[in-house]
Amino acid sequence: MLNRYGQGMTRSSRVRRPATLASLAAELGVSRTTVSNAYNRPDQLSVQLRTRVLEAARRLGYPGPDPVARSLRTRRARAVGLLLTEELSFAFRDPAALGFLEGLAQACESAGQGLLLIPASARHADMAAVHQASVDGFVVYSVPEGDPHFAAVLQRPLPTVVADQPMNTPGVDRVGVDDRGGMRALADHLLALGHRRIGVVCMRLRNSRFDGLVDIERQHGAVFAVQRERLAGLRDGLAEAGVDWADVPVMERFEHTEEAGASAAGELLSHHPELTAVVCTSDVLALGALRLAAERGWAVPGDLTVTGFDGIPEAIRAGLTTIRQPVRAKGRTAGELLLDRGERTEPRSVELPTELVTGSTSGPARSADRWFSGL
Amino acid sequence: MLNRYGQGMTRSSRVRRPATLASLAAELGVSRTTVSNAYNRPDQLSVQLRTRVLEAARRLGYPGPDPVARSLRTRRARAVGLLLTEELSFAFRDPAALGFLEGLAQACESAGQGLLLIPASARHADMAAVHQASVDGFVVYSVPEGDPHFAAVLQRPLPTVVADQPMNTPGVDRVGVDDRGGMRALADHLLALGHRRIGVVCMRLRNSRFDGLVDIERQHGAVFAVQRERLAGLRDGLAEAGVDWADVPVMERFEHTEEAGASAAGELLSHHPELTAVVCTSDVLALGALRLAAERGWAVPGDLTVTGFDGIPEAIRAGLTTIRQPVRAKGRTAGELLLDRGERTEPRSVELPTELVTGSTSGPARSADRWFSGL
DNA sequence: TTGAAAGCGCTAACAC
DNA sequence: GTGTTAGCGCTTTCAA
Repeated sequence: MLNRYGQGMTRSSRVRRPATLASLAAELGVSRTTVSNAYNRPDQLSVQLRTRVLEAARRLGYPGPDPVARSLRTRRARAVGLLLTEELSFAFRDPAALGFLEGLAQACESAGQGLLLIPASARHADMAAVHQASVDGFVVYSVPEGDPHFAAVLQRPLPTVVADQPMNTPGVDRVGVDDRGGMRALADHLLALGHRRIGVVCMRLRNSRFDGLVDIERQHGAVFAVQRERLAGLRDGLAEAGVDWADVPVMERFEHTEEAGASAAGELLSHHPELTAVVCTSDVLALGALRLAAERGWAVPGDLTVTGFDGIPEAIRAGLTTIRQPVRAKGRTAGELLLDRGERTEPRSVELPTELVTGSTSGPARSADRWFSGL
Repeated sequence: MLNRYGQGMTRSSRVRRPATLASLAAELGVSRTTVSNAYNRPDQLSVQLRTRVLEAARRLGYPGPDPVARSLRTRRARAVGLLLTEELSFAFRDPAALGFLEGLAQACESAGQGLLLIPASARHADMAAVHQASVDGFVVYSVPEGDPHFAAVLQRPLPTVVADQPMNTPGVDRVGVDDRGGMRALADHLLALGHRRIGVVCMRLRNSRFDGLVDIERQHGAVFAVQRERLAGLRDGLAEAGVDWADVPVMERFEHTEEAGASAAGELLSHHPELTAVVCTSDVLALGALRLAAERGWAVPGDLTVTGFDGIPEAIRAGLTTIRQPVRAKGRTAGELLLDRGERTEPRSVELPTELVTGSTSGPARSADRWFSGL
């Protein structure tokens, strides 16, 4: 069977470029400029000549200017690189990351730019993917301080935008949300409901696997700035009511899943049966805590108040009391920061607001004499 | 503040490449080969020379070999292009597409390849993004027959893998699932439960917006092969029990959302109150149908049986009777087909199995004299 | 409206 | 272990 190049080559065997701009020009007896113009500047040559060129291209199986060669010449790749700290596939399972991706993809699409997902899991100690990425700039989504892939990104002489974390990279644009203010508002909400014995379930604070109670030192040593901020917001809020942060137990989980949230809440309450509220630093963890409560037969919020952070659809649907952050807008802003930079030379930093969503999982603290051991 | 190049340039102003391999070689008084080797073939030069090169690179702010230039030279971009027919952001909202993406991303990651999402919504009548994509091959996910972006992909002299649809592109690899067999199994299930008066809610059959009852002609003219196959599977299954396909009303929806599913089911049942089962060609639509039933106070499966297709997590959680397809495996297979092709020259086609998941939304048909008008 | 010349920055034979 | 040579395929002044 003859293929579209009339060479009897099956599609799947097409590997070599069948023709180049130069060979086409030679064939037609015109200059390379003319062929190039036929594709890139139609107004620069007569209609007839252009059709002649395009026709010959079709006949010879010339697929149009090679994008890589063009990129080399024009110094633009028409693509944005996205660096995620987790495995690529993880991003497609985390609802908050998904919202971000959606917004970023939207921005790229409007600008006619591709979005290159860069394989850079922690396991690949391999920066090659970052070095090899043919892009015009990078968006770095929520990576820990000291991340080597991020360092590799910074080597590249390309504009870069950080989303969420790390927080203070000199000279780099950033978009984030008011994590601290959100948690503070949540603290006020809980205090108003009478809660004083509050425990926390938080996400991973360091790269090394750890699951358990976190002391102050480890909190300060956290390389995930967002977690630090959320804890700090809660701390500040509680401090105003005289609740000492040293008395607030914090349970860390390395994995970010509902199962992890459930196990964390369970462990937390077994150590601290006096708690009346469990504050989770993400909705996914909070949904796990809710599941645990359901399994144990605890009434929420009667026996226990549970809160989250993010405002992912599942959580809103479940009636979780949480802090909503505008994840799509964050993604879109990241894209715009990168693509609409004009001649700007000063780095920009955008902080989006967060908002307390009062659901049905927070209520008045139960009386001080009822502990979980007695439930 | 001095930046890493020691030139007092702020990061965000970095636009020009500060140095090239050639300039570094000149500076060091060595050949370009040597510098190139320092990066790409460490074993080809002495350790000292290599460190000298790398150190000079750091000092001069040489960010390493330019990826575009390297790609031009090596003829490999180390990236896979993904073409989706919908807007990019849509892919992050459709659960089945997400599963596919996850599997594909996994395959790319294992191979150290980037995944380039190509902006090619139907609105962009613009094939530029396809022409410009610097990739080593394409994965085309579920596009309609005659899609112009797909045609543009086929122009490119690169290996291509189609996922799901279109179904018979000569010479192109494909991975799909047994849509027809799945629907057939579902038909058997419904027939065994005594259903004979069955209606269908299906996804878009053509590119132009249409919402309403579909006649046979339109069914045959569908440009979405997957929908055609699913309808055909149901038709074949019902035929064995003597149910005439001409008597099976089919309601089409352009949008693929729960709302669309709800409205479709509502319209279908208002026209055909005799139906005892509504078969949806996707879980998203089926979840909408379930929602409608809940709103109207219809018992499922007592008053009405509802089924879906895909086996997305939400649906499984909701107890939907559906056909599960292995979306992640499909994505992974697409990636492998593209990346592990070796010297293969014959196109390959992989069909993954589907499986009936009997949930709690299908039950015995209610008696023939109870119509929906009488509920 | 068209063409000639000059690279974009790099890698890979091959020779030394 | 290191250098020379020859492009990869294209765009873009600039001149005709």
